[in-house]
Amino acid sequence: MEYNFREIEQKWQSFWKNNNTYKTEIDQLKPKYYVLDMFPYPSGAGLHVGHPLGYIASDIFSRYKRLKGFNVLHPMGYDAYGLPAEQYAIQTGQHPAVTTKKNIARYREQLDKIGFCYDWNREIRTCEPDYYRWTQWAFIQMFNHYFNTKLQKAQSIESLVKIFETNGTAEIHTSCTEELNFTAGEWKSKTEKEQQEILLNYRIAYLADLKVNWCSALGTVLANDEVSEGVSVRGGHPVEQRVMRQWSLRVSSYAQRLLDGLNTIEWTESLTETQKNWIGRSEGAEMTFNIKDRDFNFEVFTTRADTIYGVTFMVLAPESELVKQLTTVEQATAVENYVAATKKRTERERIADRRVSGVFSGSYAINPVSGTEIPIWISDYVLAGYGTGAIMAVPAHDSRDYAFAKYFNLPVIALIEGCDVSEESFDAKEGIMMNSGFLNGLTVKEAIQKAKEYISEKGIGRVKVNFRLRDAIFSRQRYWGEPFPVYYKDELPYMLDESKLPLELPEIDKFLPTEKGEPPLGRAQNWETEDHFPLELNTMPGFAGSSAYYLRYMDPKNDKALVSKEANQYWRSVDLYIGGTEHATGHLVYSRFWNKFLFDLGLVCEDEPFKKLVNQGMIQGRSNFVYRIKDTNTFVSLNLKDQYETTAIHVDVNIVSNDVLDTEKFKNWNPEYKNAEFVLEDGKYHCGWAVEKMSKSMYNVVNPDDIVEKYGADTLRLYEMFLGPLEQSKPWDTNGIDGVHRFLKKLWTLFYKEDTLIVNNETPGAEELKILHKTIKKVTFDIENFSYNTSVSAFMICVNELFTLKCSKKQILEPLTILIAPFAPHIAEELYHILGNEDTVCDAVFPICDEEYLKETAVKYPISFNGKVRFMLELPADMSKEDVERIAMANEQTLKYLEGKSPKKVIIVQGKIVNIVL
RNA sequence: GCCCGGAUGGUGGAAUGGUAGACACGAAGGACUUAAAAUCCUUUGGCUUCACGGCUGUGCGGGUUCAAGUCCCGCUUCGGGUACCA
Repeated sequence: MEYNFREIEQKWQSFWKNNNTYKTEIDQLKPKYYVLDMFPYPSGAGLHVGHPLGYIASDIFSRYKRLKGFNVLHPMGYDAYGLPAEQYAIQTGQHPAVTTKKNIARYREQLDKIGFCYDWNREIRTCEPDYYRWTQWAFIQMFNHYFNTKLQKAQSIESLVKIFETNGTAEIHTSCTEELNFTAGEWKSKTEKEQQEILLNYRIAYLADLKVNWCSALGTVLANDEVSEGVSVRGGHPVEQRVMRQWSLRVSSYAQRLLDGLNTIEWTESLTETQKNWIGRSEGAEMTFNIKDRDFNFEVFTTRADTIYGVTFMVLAPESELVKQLTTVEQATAVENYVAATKKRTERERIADRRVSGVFSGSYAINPVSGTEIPIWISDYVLAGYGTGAIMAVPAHDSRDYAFAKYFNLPVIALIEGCDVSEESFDAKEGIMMNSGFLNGLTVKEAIQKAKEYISEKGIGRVKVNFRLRDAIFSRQRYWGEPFPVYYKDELPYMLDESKLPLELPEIDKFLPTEKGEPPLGRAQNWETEDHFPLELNTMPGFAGSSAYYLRYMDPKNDKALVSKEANQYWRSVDLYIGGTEHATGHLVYSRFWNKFLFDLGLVCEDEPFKKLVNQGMIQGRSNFVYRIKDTNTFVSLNLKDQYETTAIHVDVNIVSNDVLDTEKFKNWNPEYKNAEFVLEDGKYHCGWAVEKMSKSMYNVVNPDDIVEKYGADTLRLYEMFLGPLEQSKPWDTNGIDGVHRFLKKLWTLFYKEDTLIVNNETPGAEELKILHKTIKKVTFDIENFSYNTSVSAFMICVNELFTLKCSKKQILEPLTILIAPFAPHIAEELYHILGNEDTVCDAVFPICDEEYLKETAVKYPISFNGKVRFMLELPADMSKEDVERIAMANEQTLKYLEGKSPKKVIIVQGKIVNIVL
């Protein structure tokens, strides 16, 4: 009987489905394990061969854990809201729900072919009302809470109101949009509207006038992580800064906890670093500078308080409030012109064009330590949004300040002994201080510390921590997203009652903004509450639905809560999360924030949502080229192309095999090539190749369906893992898949010789047991370390060795079958049944390595001289060091290599190597 | 600029400081076959030798060590992230 993968895979896929093999339920008797994939956005293009890489890896781990006796939760769903479906809707009029549904069906079909062990009973879609009512619900909770900075946790807004009523703002510890000051009496005398407006200043979900990233091409604002280098991440459209009244989430208040949490989870170093940088904690000092001849002062933030004696000017951001206050009458026109000019430039232009520019304000500040007068300038290299929007400039030790000083001819005072600032600034935090009064003679590090203490003592400033992390803009002027559970009364936002959830997305006639420029929801009929209050027209951003989906999988059908206490107590958090690095600063920040918020409310029992995270590498494309001789329809094979003048043309990789072109298929591929002629080498047309992004335009997209059709799902699974280390980016190269397929066929031949089952019950010998247990040991270790490429090779070695021994013994083959089941579940299930089992291999027991079988009786010692191996010497494994040395030294080959000299030293590493030093 | 990760045969890639190149692809030769496919066997880093063998070899230059692809220092180079963040 041949290895008929088509029949086998179909048979077991329906068996698993019919038997609910992958249905998961709470089982208090078993330890739980939660394995999660980053759920996909179902795009119209379907899956290419790169997408399943992470899914296969997590599938292997899930199956492995199950075989190890864990109750494994391994769910899948769809991140179904998103821009592409809406853009497509605008172009075609096709409702995004329809497109999305269709795409999901296609994804599911493709996923099913690969034989994943997902519990589809738990499937979720972020665009379904049953799901997004909990996204809306979470938003309401955020609206109803504020962040207590002293306790570092969220607390109810009612409790804040109580504080206002008794003490005003005197002793509050909160995150807020701007610092407000009022007494209890003042609070009580305010109108309802005024109070509500004030509370928005503290709520975790708040509405405020903010400087936002506006993308006119997409017609919406974007969060910081959705913008890169001044253009939108999706689509690459220009983004400009605008002030708009928008919903935001006070993510920044969780900055410290988001940072601290990173130490409690097992993520890769690079991802942890990326998040740390994104959060951007910087410890420094906020210092107050008085203005010369005026009763006015302002604050700057600096991490280099030690350089206070080197401040030769100050700089304000053009958008800063201080500009107005500090501009003198004489400078007014110049400043106005400058501010107007900067306003016109987009973020992108400012990034692209780094020419130094600025204008003098006319005012002078007084150095609070040295007492010198310092001119105050205005320049766009200072950002309004960071720190206080004003800096003290130390040109000697900051390259940006240096460039500015040189351009405007401002003085540069070096503060570190021996540094040369004639050509560039000295930015390093090292050396001995000079020209710095009480700091002279200290190292920079000591000086930073001393300066901070000094300014605190003298009341000049205070130690301050700043974060780069900004709040998340949460409004989108789009249709295809979660509606906000918000209505407006007297222009102020109010939350719908939870009983009104879900607030369903209404139908509209066109997926475009209204004539008045309102978001698309402005087109909806009767978009108002029962009491005729208008509902919010914005929708939530893409990351809303993905922020708590891992919790919903624990209890997906619950209509009373996002997740029940019981389910959350049992499944707790994700033990293993697999996905790409592209979510490092978006989803992985937002969902950690979201989870921490729910944790503060006592609704989830773990502070961090994802315990361990593994990033699979990106699968790049591998393109093939043909070479057309100029002005002809003749194509020349790769190694002959230099004899002609040719143009390289992308050719569909699916009509190329091992870089050899199927010339007949090529002629049919494109009418243009119908009469193509070829200059061959050895009768073959060899194509060139290059690694590029996998995309339609490069003709290098490989569809997993085609691989499954040709080789089967098990071959696809094994081959994707065999390609290389999971975390490494690598090109997809179908060359080589034959080797993996051959391996499965070879495994099959251990069971069948032609049509006869040749498995027997003979007792295995020491050698066979050693092969088996060596493989168990290696594969177990590799799975635990996500080194799947080497486990595949371990399987190959094992089967090759058993094949050489002609071993078809059940006692060897059965454990091997279980061992390989996580990787190649279909063939494993078939073989497991062939061996006489009736239940599924998924519930077998993972074999355990018995070290007894691995014991070697003899060791082949490499005998090396000065580190160079010269020959091998087989000796008993338990032979003592002394005996090994004695025998090695007496060996006649040793004598030959000694050339009569006596060795200086002999190193024996027992069981490993002998090194003779001459 | 800063941070992180790489660089090993024709190719993908293996190697707790201890025989570099496992495993696989490709290639070459052979067996079976009328032929092809499939399968099986042999060879396969480079140079050198009839051969035994020898020399050389993990991006470059140093170093530590009995022993370095692996550890340390300094470069080159390719990816990824991030940025007038004070």
